[in-house]
Parts: sequence; structure tokens; C-alpha cells
Amino acid sequence: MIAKSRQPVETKRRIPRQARAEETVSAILEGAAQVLEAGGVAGFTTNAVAERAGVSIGTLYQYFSDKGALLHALGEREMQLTITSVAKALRNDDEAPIEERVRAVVRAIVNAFHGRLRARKAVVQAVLAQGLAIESVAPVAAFIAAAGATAHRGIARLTPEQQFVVSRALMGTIRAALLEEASFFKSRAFEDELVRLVLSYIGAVSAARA
Amino acid sequence: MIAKSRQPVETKRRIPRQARAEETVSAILEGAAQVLEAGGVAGFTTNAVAERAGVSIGTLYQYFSDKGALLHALGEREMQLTITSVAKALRNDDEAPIEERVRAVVRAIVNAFHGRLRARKAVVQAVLAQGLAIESVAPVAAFIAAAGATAHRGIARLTPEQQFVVSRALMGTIRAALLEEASFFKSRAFEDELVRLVLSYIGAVSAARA
DNA sequence: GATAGGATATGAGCATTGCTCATATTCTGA
DNA sequence: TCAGAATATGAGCAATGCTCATATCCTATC
Repeated sequence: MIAKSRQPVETKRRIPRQARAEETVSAILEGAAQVLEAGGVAGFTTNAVAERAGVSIGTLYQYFSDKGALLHALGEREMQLTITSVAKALRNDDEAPIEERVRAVVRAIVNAFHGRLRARKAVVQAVLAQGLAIESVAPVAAFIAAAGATAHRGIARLTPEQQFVVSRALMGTIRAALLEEASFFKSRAFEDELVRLVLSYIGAVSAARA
Repeated sequence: MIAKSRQPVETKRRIPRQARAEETVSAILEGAAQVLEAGGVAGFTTNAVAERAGVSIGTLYQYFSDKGALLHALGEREMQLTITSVAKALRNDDEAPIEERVRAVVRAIVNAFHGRLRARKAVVQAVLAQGLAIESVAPVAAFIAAAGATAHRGIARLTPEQQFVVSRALMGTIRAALLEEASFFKSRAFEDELVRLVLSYIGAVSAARA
């Protein structure tokens, strides 16, 4: 008796080995984004994604174990974009005053949500709808927490709870503005308040240490 | 030709007029909560809810236009609980120092999430998954913003953006702790940090005005 | 107490959707 | 050239959201 070849229990089932397979995966992800942009979470069906991507439904399931895995992949894509954006913002002004650095981070995150707002909103919604929030959003938050909390000229290092609070407060507020389609989402006034939120908190922690 | 009787486009279709109908609606909501507690969002099917509630699927749809409406109702129930809890907390110490009042609000919100954590988490997830966040969560946030931001002994009144930031930052952080099942969710240390977050932000706004 | 009509409850079953699997096609290395 | 691996296909099954024709229950009126 020959054992069936085991499939790894991953989000992706088959790993592309040929160029056309890579293209297929890209097409599926792009199709997924388009379907989300067009019809939001409600219209997001795997059959619709496959059709939009120009592949059969079977092909879709060769690369994604289920609908959730597809959303997960989209979420990770967004996450990576944000992380890259934040990292870049921090690299530029390494010795700038803390306010500049915080502002750069805030702006980077907000700007990561440019274009295809409807799709992005839908991705956030869908990712939150599953337990995926933990793995998928936490890295961004952790990165921000670490970045914003590095001991830096009299600024105290943050405890894990404090890192959690500052990162989730920032991400949560931005996410709320996106989901609620706040008119001031990309306004300077909103950015100012987010900067104030982070700075005042970090300042208060530092002050309490002294 | 007789026009069909128009159904109001509401979350609830039929409005209970008899006592047994009220009981039916309660049973459905209770069944929904139980199904969520047992199987999370994944196991939440309308047929399962109807069975658990001891009513037929048809009856369920007499009172709730669709699955979303059911989640919406559960969400509103949670929201109302939180609002009541916060209002009560604020009523007690009307002339207490601002720190006490903020702490009371923070504690009230966190304590609103006691018991049936799995169901609550699922409700939050489900509500976020639809566009319902806007109508369903915003009232709590607005209430908190208004309550925490009432001009009070040298504390400045907040602009709409500022109210948005302080309420969503607080709610978002608490929600993140719930969804990510943070170990410190109900710890004193976490509460302290939430208080610090709100106080430092309000303080910074006030300081900037002067 | 009888009963007409409104309110409430039922559940078989239809439409849609997530997903599988047997099969076909394409590619690559020897 | 061609065998076998990689990739692609899509009919169709199972599960789920939801409807509607029908049945049962309740209440108001006489």
C-alpha cells in the first residue's frame, strides 16, 4: 500500500514551481482584490474570484486551502506594505526628534491606505471576521510598538502592556477611521491628533518613571 | 389588483404583538448567543440557531430579515449593556477628580466583557465583519467621547476629531485585547495604562489650548 | 361559548456558494 | 522524443441562507 503524498497544512496547498503557476497565483490575488473593490465583502465569492482571475475554480483551490486563506493572503500583503512603509519612514530620519519620528510613522500608516479604499476596507473587515487578526495584524502593531518604543534620548522603554496599548490605540483609531469612512481620514488635523495621542502617552510613561 | 402589504425594510420584519412572540424573539437571541459561545463565528448558522432556540427556521426569519440582522441585534444588546454600565459609572462620582472618572469609565467598559467571552468575541468579530460597525459601535464610542470630554474643571472641550481619537483609541485597544485574548485583559496594569492613555491625551489637548 | 380573522409557527425545498476529485493539458529534464 | 511531474479544468456534491404555502394559536366581538 502506497501512502498518499501528504499535503502540508498551510494556507497555500501547492507551491508554484513554474513561472505560469506564479502568474496564476498573482492573477487570483489581483482578481480577489478586484472583486472586493467591486462588491465588498458581500459579493466576495470564490467562484467570482476565479472567474475574474480567468482561472477555473479548481485552480484557485490548488493554491488556497479555503476562502479564508485567500483573505489571509490579501491581509498579509497589506500588512507587508504597511510594515515596509513604516520601516522606510523610520530609516530616513534616524536621529530626528521623537515628534518627527512619530509623525513619520503615523503618516506612513495612513498613507498605506491609499487607493482601492473599498477593497482595503473589505480586507480589514474580512480579516477581523476570522481569528486572523492575531497573526495578521499583530506583526504590524508589534513593529510599531518596537519602533516607537526604542529607548531614545530620555524616552523610556515601554513594558509589553505599554507597547500593546500604544500600538493598538494607534492602529485601532486609524482602522476605525477607515471602517467608519471618517471624512477627516487623511486630514492634517487627524494626523496631528494621532501624533498627539502617541506622544502624550509616551511622555506620560517617561514622566512617571522619573 | 391588490398591492402586496409592504414590509418595512428593517432588521426586524414582524413586530411582536403577543407575549409568546416576545418570548420567541428572546429565545432566538439566547439561542444565537449559545451557538456563538459553543462554536464561534464558524459554527454560527441560522439553522443551528433556530434549532437551539427550539423554533423553526421559518419563525426565525419572521423576526430577523437575515443572518446579519441577528448579529446586529446581538451587537446592539452588547452595546446597550456597555452604555448602561458606563452611564452608571459616571453617575456615581459626579464631582470626583477627572482621573477617578476616567478610571470608572475604563473599568466599566472592561467589566462589560465578563462571562461568555467566546460569544462576545464572536459578536465583535461578526459585527466588524459587516458594515455594522458604524451604527453599532459608534454610539458607545460617541457616548464615551461625550462623557469623557465634557468640559470639567480646566479640562478643555474636545473637537470632533479629538473625541473620535480618544474614544476609538480606548475602544480599539480594549477590543484588540479581547480579540487577541491578551492575558492581561482584566489586569490592573492594563487598566492603569488605559487610564494613562486617556488622561495624557486629554491633558495634552488642554495644555495646548493654554 | 362560538367564531372570524389576525398573529404566530412550521418545515420542505430552492438557490447559492464553498469546495472536491477525476480527468485533461502543459511543461521539463534526460 | 517522451515519461512523468506540474498545472489546469469544471461538473457536481454538501452545506447554508432563506422563502412561501400551509397549519396552528390567540383574541376580540357577539
